[in-house]
Amino acid sequence: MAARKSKPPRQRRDAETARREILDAVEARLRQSGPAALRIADVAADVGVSHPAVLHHFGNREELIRAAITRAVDGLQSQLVEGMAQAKPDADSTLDVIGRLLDGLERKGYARMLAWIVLSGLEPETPDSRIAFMTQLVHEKRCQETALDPPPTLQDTRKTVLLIAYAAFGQAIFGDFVLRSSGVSDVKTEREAFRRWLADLVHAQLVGSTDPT
Amino acid sequence: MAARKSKPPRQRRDAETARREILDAVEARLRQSGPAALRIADVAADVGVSHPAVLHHFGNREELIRAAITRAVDGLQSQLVEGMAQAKPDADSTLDVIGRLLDGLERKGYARMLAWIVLSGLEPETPDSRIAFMTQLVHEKRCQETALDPPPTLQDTRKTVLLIAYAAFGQAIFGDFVLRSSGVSDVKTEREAFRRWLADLVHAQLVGSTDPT
DNA sequence: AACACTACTTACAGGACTGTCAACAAGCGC
DNA sequence: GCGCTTGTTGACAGTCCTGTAAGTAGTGTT
Repeated sequence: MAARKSKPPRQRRDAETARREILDAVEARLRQSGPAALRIADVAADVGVSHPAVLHHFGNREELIRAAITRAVDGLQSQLVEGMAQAKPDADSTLDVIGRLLDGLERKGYARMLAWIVLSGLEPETPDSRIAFMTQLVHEKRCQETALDPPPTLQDTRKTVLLIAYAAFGQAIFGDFVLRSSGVSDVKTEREAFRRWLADLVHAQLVGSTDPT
Repeated sequence: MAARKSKPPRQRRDAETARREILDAVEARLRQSGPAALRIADVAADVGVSHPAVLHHFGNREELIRAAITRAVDGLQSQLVEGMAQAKPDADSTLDVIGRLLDGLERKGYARMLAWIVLSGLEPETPDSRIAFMTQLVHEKRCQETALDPPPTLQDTRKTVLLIAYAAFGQAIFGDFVLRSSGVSDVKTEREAFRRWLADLVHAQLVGSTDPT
């Protein structure tokens, strides 16, 4: 028998909500497969709308991707700044600061996302000074805590921060791959172990002592 | 006046040469923009043939990419193994070994290429033990040279090797981006400086002394 | 209730890309 | 020369994708 043509009621969001839900979907797909593989129809299906609805909110594909990237980069930035801001000058150690940097980069898949962005050459052309800012914060902490006789140079701190960032990215991107091909069984535990090991190493490098007990 | 239809002579390579030239072009494009953005027609244009010629040699797009990736991964492998093999047990120090690891990863854009591969989830499913092998080599060197009293564990060496790999990848992918946004003027020099700094740091970590003079 | 606004839909046009096919031509053995 | 093999080509078919146009349906305002 012929089914009655009873269409399901059409869902209607306000523009802001729609944009947010769409960007969420875009971000997830970007993280998974990168910008070049993004299909508007897929995103639309994720959200549960037709593909012209997506175009209605963002104009075209390029703008859609740009919007998602901008939001992600801003998110990472506040994630980082927020994490650092929590570091009370005298309550927290550099060890905490390092942990927070690593956390911020990996949370919400920011590292993987940023890897896609940079590889694709889509990073916002903002000549931002975020890294310089982070470095400055770490350096101040370091100078307070250090046991090194010639006071550490900012250049040295910069390299250390760079190393932390690289390691975080490396783990986020190659971590599973490398561990799998190393025959490690408990990947999650191993990730944590590496992180602690790195934090200790960097801490020793920064303030010159690895066991303060 | 109507131009005479004088076709340029058709160039004809043997299959092996054609495949190699095509794979060269694919590799370059892969390194630049990744697998998802690869267009057969572009590759064909690079080589100077029509796009069906490319398909003739590789069957389809997927096989083409697979072939390029396989060749690249094999190349990286021999690059690495070769570099390590040069390390005479008693002539070279861990410092040299570290340098060689970094070199091998960055040479020919292997790091960037591998980043695309891993991000795209296209790594060959070979349960290879390359990393374990590298780790073993480094560990042996380390045990010979170390000044640490409790002999270093293999686990610790493994983490160190991991860190080197991560840093190499990080620099290859994010290096320019990060340095640019740090306001560094001479990028090339800074890259070198970081590498030396990292080699020293890791060396100290591995054999327990940073200034053997 | 009528009206405006706009999120959303279906249908379609245009283009880009992959893969196929039949024919062409360059080298090689005879 | 003649024919065979095979690298190579132009033309084409089918599909996928982006973007447009016109109309539909929620939601709020008066």
